[in-house]
Amino acid sequence: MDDKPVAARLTKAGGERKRDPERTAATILAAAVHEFSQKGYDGARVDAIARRARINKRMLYHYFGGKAGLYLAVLEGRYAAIRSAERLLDLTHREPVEAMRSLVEFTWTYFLDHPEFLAILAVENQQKARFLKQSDRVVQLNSPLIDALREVLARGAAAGRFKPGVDAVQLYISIASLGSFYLSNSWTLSTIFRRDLFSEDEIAAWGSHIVDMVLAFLRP
Amino acid sequence: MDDKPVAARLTKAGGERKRDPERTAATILAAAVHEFSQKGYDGARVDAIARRARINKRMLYHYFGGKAGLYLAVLEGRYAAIRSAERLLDLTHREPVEAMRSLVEFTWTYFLDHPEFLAILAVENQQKARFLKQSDRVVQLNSPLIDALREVLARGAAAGRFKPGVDAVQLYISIASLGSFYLSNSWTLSTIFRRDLFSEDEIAAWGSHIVDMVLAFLRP
Amino acid sequence: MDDKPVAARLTKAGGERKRDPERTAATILAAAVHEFSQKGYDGARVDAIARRARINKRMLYHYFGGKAGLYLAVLEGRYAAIRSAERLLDLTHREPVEAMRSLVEFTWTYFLDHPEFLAILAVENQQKARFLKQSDRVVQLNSPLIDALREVLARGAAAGRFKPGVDAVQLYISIASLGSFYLSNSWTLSTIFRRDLFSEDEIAAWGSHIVDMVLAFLRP
Amino acid sequence: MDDKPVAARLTKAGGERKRDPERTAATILAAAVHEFSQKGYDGARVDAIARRARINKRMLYHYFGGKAGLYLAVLEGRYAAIRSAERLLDLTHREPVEAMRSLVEFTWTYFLDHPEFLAILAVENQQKARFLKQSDRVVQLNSPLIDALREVLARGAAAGRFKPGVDAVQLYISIASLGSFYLSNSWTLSTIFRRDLFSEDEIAAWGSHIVDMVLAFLRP
DNA sequence: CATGAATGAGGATTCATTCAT
DNA sequence: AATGAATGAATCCTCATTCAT
Repeated sequence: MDDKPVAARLTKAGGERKRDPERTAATILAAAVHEFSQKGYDGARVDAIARRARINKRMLYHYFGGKAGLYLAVLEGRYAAIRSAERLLDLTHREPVEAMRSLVEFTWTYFLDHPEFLAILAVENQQKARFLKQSDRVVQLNSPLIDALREVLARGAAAGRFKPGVDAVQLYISIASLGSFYLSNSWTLSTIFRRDLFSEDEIAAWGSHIVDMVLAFLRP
Repeated sequence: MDDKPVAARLTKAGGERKRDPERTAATILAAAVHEFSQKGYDGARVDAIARRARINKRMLYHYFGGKAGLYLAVLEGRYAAIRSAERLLDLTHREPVEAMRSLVEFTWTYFLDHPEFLAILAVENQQKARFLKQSDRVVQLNSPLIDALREVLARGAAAGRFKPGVDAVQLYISIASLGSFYLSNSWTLSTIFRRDLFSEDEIAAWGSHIVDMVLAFLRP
Repeated sequence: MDDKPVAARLTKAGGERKRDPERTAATILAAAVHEFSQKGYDGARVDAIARRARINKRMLYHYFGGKAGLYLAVLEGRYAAIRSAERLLDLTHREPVEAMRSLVEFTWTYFLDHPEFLAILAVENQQKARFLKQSDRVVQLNSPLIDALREVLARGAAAGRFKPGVDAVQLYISIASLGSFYLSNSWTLSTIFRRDLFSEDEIAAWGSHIVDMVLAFLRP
Repeated sequence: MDDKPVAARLTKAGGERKRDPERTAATILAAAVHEFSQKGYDGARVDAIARRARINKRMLYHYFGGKAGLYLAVLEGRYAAIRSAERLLDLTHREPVEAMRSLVEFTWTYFLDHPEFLAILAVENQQKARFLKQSDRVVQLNSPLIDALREVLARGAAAGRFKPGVDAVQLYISIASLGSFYLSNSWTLSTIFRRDLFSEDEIAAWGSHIVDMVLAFLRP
């Protein structure tokens, strides 16, 4: 949604909003992100997306081919967005423990600020990644975080701050697990444990907890 | 579904299988567990459940009221099943570190053996627990694991094996996170990291990894 | 429902209520009168009748053959009941004007006290009397009121109290019209005219009004 | 349904009849009037309406929301139609007795010519006016006939042609009763009295009879 | 006589998609 | 490019009726 050049957005500001293909497509996509992340693939309604985007349903078919194409665009967009955010994180010039803490916090913060990303992930996994597999675009998007993680782990191990031989992918999955599961499953967890996991305090505490777990694990 | 006495099942085997309400209801429920965990709530088809259970669709409404009632029965059943399994785990008479290792392995193994449980959890969270909230039955089912965990943590801390002040619920969520996220998200993770997380080796490695993380975190 | 001999009812009082065919049939019939008069033929539910009668649905089919047979029994029963009530009215020994007034009041009172009769009539007419036509039983039930009316009209005309040449059937339909339409259509009429036609006062006033109209019409 | 300008209808005649929303909605409505007045609310079939209108069932939902919405549109339409017809009747400039006769004859004729109006009325009363109550549109449609009636009654009383103090609403209900009941109940009445009340002669006779009754009642 | 589980044929409604304008 | 009416295939659900016990 925000990937659009600022210039393009400005030229249209205020005035007519017709005949602006890019804008129309972006609006549809934004509406679709909302609908798919709230309702899942089967629960999402093409009509609801069109209504929310205030566009004619036909446009949706014009730009995205159909429900499946639109969903794929949403999926690819969410991955592109997180990769994009990850690229802004510069860890290679920082002290290993601090870098690691930053990395964990970045992930946690990103998940907190982009609930639709986790939602879409859940939707996609529920479908056994049938759309993701089709998407060359996403498969080719390498996560810069894994490389950064590998580098930080190596430096940390060399400096004697981290235990050696840690698998970067495994560690990344661990970090993601602790962040994602908490946020995705708070609905049932809060009910079962009769404890409001959405409260600010609980959320802040969980952030520290993830950092603690990761650093404890890395202790040499 | 399989909780029925073997004897009862045998008497019916092969021969007449009509007019057995309990059996009919159980068959429907089993088919529903399958359908809902594969397709989610909206994706699940009442017809598919009836077909799979080889019953007349009408019976589904007779026994469960409708799609929603059936889903609720599935949800409650899955929680009852895990609570039931948890009750078999006796940790109070074991050495703290060993008890903790058992607990983690039990959870991981349960998740591995009951993928439909994780699937239903994901479905329910996607719907913001709207069904779970209605279910007094589930809300009242206390997890025996939390109590066991609390007791083991206390004993471990007293014995100087664990650091003190660890929140049992937080620790339980951590254990669940590491197990659940891995299994629920392997589809996208395997694709993204081009690494088959479903392979036996990877799965076994992840099991040890969870134990490692938890024990490292508890180290005094 | 009350056509049953008192003796029969007494013998069963208090004790077992099973295996009493007559009673069962009467209970079903009473429930059916309620359901059909409230919901119409298509709106009536066989299940609702069985539930209300607290009998097994199978019994309903046993005694009445099905929904249609049950409805026919209801229809015949309601006609039998009004004919039965009409027979109690003795007009031949009374002064013509008084007799006429009694007859009108009887009709109005019967309609007031037996709303299910009017309801069933409406249901049957909505179906163009397709059931009534099949019923020899009802067709053969001559209304004693028409004969009484004819006799009273003749005496009244002879005595110079009524104008001559009045058609008894036409007059009967007029009396029925004024009573039935008011009661059957009060729902829409009250809404349209914003006037509560169900109030005691309005109902009493309408009773006098019918008498007035009929007597005015008969004035020589 | 037929309120559409003839011109418009002609231009479409024979040729293309697609993409004419108004026409489609009107066709659906006409089919619905037929179905609901023949079968009642519960007896009416959405499929039958769609088939009769030769439209896709989906359009019915598009334009009217569903069975209930369609029925409400039918109900409102029938009331609007009779009010519309009533407005054409000018009684204020005519001699009271003649005006009264006209009014009675108008009502009788309208009922004769629009059997669907009476049918819908019966359907709505069978449902205790549950739809009518929701309809502000109908409740606000005042019957011009009541006002006209009031005026004629006043002039007639002043001229000594009518007795004074007659309630206009009561008189209107009387006129409607005599007309409506006869037509709505001819099915059962004809059967019971073994007399063909649908014959032209009987119908004509009944029209005069209503006039007679009303005028006799009004005689000073 | 009595029970309630079982059935098949519909019933209303919704959906993604396409077509005419 | 944009609109919204139109479509056919499902989708959930209900009904009267029958069957096994």
